Amino acid sequence: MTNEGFFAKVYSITKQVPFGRVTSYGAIARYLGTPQSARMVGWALNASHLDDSVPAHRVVNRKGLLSGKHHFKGSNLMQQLLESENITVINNGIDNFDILFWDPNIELIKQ
DNA sequence: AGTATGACTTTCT
DNA sequence: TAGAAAGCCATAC
Repeated sequence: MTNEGFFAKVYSITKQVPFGRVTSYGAIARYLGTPQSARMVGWALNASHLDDSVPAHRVVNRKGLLSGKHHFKGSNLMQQLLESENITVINNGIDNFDILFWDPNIELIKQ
């Protein structure tokens, strides 16, 4: 994993996000050791389009807004996927984001 | 090799 | 408290 590219790392973490939970780009970037590369996480997820096993819909910005929903196939696909996980989305934002938030640095164990 | 872009974050005004 | 601007890393051209 460590030898894998930055993208693979992002995929690995995103895939480990529990069902019904969400995380932020910054949290993933911080887990990778580069908190400033939050944008790169989004970029990686952009490439994750090739891998449907990556729940990119569980990754949102720090405010809990579906900033990347426009990058999905459909304009409301991301929200649909989240709702499928019992996650309430209001005005492109995740309800109870602070509660559903899943921080890999805390929940996930570094390897 | 250098410049430009991006699904963000933090900080200053 | 809200809005605007700069910063930062990794990839693509």
